[in-house]
Amino acid sequence: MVARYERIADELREEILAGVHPVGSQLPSEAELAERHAAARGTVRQAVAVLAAEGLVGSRQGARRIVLGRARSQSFAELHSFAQWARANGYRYGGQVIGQRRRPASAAEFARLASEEVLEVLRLRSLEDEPVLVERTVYASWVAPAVEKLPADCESVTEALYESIGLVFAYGEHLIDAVPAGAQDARLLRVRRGSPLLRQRRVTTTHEGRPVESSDDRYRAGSVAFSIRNSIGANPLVRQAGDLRFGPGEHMFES
Amino acid sequence: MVARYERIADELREEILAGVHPVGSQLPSEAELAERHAAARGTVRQAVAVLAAEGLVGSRQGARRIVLGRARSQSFAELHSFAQWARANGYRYGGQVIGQRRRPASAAEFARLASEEVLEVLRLRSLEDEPVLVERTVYASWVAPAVEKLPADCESVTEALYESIGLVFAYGEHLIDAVPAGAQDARLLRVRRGSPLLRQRRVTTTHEGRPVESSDDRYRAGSVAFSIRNSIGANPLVRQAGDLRFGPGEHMFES
DNA sequence: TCAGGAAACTTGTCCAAACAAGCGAGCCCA
DNA sequence: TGGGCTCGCTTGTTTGGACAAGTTTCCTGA
Repeated sequence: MVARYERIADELREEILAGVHPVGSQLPSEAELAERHAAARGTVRQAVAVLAAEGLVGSRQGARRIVLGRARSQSFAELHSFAQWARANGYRYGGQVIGQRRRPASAAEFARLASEEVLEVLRLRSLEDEPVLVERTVYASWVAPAVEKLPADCESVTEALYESIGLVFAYGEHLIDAVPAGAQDARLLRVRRGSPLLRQRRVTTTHEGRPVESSDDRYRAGSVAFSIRNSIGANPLVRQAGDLRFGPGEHMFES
Repeated sequence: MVARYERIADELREEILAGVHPVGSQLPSEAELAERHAAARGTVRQAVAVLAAEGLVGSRQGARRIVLGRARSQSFAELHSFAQWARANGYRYGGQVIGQRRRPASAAEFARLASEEVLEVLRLRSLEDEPVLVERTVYASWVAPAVEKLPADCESVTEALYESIGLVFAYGEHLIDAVPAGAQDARLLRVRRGSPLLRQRRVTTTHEGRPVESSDDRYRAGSVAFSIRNSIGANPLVRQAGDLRFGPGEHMFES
């Protein structure tokens, strides 16, 4: 049973995508939407709040809501999982484990994962048969057995872990910056050493706030970009100076 | 007059920052918070929704809310304006206009800004007396006069435009990727040609959805990173393949 | 001792109502 | 014609209540 406000949000989203409400136009008023869907105004407000969070519509007190764009924001799952994102967008994709090993956690890793031993995995992922992403992931020890059971060419680690032990990634913090390709990066991605890579470092946790993994993902320049739609009053994107939280040279695989 | 839910959110945020609610611990229940602040449960829910949007707390139906982190999310203004962000974080910063000129808009620019003539400005910005950012901004013609009146070493364009013509940047779309430094980038940022830069392209609009500017900002690697906290159900960050929306070689200044 | 289940607790969804605050259009007057 | 003002519309804030759905705790029975 889907919530009522979600169905209203879905319907509005489809109308925006279909061009019923073009970019720049005004959305119907809350009162009108409430009447049309036979719902209370509060429920309609929840629905448009969803669209506002997706960056599709903006609002000002006193004036009708405006349509800001048509690009649909993907779910956290799609942001977190390369495979889910690629599939949702109709790309061919693949993955291959290059190496993995258990080792004691560094001090920084212990602080992030609350785990004394960790499993480190190096994966290479491809999009449209081109290598585009080098993934260096460190898993907390309590998920290590499940990760080790995965096949080397597992397409979606996220989904496999959900099916094997019911693990759901619920929260994440992501740090995005640019770095030069190291020797290993260059070899795997088939670019020159020192060429630009887009790096996404992240720590993800379960519903309960229990840390699962910490990862250093590097995309070949030009292959992937991150996009954020935001507005005054609601934006989760933050700029940070220099290198925080993650220490240098922490992974076994040279970079 | 600040809204009640905002004051409750502020108080909770301060308590989290002060360590009253450590990371990983449970927040008081909505009922308890409502009683403590003599407010209705709905108001308290709005307050914690603010914190959830900032990525500070997470929630699951049935269980108490958990504290996920302590890093405070900055405002859209701080994300958009280099100066506001730098000041809020206590950095020394500066800026200098390197060149500017009016010219006809390209087809892509016309589509983005709805303006036939544009003003293009090249700025170099520094952090802690080090050049860290090259900004190539294209303004719609209706703001061009105000921008041209600004001094060449204007520290905060955003604030200056607000004070001169009451302009407020309200919505924005941002695309983040990595690119190699061009000859001009390299000279201005004092790095080698081809070295990695973090690029942020954006289009911003006013409250009414009217496009104001489109910009290509390039940060020296290691100087700045972007950070996102997110959760299942609410995240505005999107991955995109390849180069969309922005065409190549659109700016007069070689890159 | 341990597994299962019931009960208490907590968050999620929805409703109805009221007032505040800001916007826009139309009207009036100079 | 142009500026200012009022009024209606629309979104923002807050309250109080009710039920649904999921989690945690604790107790009971095997």
